[in-house]
Amino acid sequence: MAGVSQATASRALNGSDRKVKQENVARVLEAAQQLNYVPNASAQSTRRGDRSTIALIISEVTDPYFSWIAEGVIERAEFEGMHVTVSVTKREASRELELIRLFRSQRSRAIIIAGSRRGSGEVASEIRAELEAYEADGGRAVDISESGMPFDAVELGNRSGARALAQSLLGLGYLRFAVIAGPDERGAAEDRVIGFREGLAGADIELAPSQILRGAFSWEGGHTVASEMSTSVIEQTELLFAVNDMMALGALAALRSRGVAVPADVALAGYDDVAPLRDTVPALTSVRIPLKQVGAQAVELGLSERGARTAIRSVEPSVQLRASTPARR
Amino acid sequence: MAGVSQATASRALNGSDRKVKQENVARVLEAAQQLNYVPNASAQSTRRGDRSTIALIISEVTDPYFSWIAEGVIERAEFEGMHVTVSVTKREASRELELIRLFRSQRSRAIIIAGSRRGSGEVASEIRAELEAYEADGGRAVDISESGMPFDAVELGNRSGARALAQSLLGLGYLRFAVIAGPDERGAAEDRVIGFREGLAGADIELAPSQILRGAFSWEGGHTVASEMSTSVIEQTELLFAVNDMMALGALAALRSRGVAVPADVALAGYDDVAPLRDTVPALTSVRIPLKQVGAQAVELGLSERGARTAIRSVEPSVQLRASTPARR
DNA sequence: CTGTTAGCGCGTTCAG
DNA sequence: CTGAACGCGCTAACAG
Repeated sequence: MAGVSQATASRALNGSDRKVKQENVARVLEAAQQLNYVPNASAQSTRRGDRSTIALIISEVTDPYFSWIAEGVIERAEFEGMHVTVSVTKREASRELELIRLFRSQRSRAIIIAGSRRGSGEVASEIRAELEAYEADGGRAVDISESGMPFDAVELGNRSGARALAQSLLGLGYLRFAVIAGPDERGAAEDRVIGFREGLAGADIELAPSQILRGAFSWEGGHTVASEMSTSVIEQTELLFAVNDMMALGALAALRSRGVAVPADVALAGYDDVAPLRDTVPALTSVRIPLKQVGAQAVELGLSERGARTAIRSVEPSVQLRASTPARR
Repeated sequence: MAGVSQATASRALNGSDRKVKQENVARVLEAAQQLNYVPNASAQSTRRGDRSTIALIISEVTDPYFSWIAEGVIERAEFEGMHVTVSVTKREASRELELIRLFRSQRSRAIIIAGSRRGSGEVASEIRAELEAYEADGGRAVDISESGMPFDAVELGNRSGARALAQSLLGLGYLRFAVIAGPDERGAAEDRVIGFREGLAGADIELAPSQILRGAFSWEGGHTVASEMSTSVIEQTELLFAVNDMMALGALAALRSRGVAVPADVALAGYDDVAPLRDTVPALTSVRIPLKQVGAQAVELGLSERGARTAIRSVEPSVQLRASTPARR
């Protein structure tokens, strides 16, 4: 329609090398306008071997922990001129595997995985193999808060954060603790349990198995655990630590409906310090993680040149003491 | 590697027509396994003219309103065997336009847009033109909570919901109101103001311009507005209605730090009834929208055969009265 | 600066 | 049931 060859049209529209006569550029652009032309992204990728999109895999969209990470990832990626595809695993490792395969087949530039809980089963090794193949093809895998795999990662300092929290609480005079932990002993959340234990160990306090309660990583999980806790355990507990804020809030609601006052009867602490929850009463003691920054760092890793060894970035958690954990006496 | 032609390999891996000898299928599959083969999605799309992904455009990932819609969209799409790409506009119309163009070029099956506030400027008509071109190419555009454009849409009943809220509050004995509205008179949020006014009109109550306060659609927005409200306006107000929950919570925090008690001094109502906020004290009166269902319906529309006319689905909001708006006297 | 030619990695005719 | 040949829409080399 512009009276030039396909090649010239391509050059005009794309500008790979701008050695096209101004006049022709104009004619091509106008023709494109008129035809409502949009390049076929698939064909472009096929030809160029493109890698212009970053894949982000998270467990849950509605969980603010993940959505803040996503915010950081998207913002930074946009800034770098890349697009982001967000996908959700619902915490199923098989789905994670499927997604990795998908993104490998889409030739994503990098795959960022937050909150994987792949453990060490058969699926875990399939995932690992898939990611290794992906990297062999030139992609980059970045884990957020997951270690033990030979990929670049952003560490959240879960262990040191929980340790610091325990120490702060000891400093406030608490002596008897219970923990609401994740459903099993895998993944990053368990590091928080370990760190908390380490902190308590400094004061020669140990957690008995009966003081570790397990539930799903959600408001519902925390609610269920706190509903089913035996009254005697509650009475013997001065402070309840939930490994994330959502669970802490679920527990708070359950305690309240059981007539247990927080913090008068039991103090409560969470983890993540997620922004939309800052209006709870009492204000929740928590450990802040700069989640947006985590997302941004993950993008940086994903876009950086691959070094000889796997790169690790890390981020500093900070304890936020609030009304839910007043000083004892 | 399997000792067959490319064509046979393709047929074996893809199964478009299963006229391949079992033995060969096995050999191809094993070879693929060994080579860590993954089909090149771009090349596949180029050839097949695929449309197997749904694009979702939202304003903000960290806003639970949008993340719950996203949850619904992703879940339903997954169920239908499609993948979802989530992108964020940050409420900038120009970015929305850019994204639509991107998804058009990617041959997405459908583009679902939530919370567009394109208004009626020049960008708005460009967006419209782009979407029309996209539909002409065989795509499907679906708006969530945005009318006035000739595309399929899911209506949230903002006007009727806000009207019902006003009526309920009148029923509780409130007579003097103020509204925290969005930054301008565009978009779906303004329907809530209109509906609220309609409800009040039934009791011959009008809102003066000084009783409509405008701010950003966020916690910060609500906080700012409530911080800057003059004391005299607060004293003359029995009930403050914020057009979404996030703003209501921001206002709550601001009022609290000004020493204004909720609901003793001023009652407060929000809109959306977003789940993670259900633990606030006092519990917030709000209007519930089944957001996941909204997302699911949008997917259904996007995947349905295009009828002669644009299709509209709608959803029923329901008023949730809670402690933040006790009965007067 | 431009047009011609040659693929990218696939899926799909069309003959066997 | 299989292989050879073709073409999807595009970009990159190679001559002009």
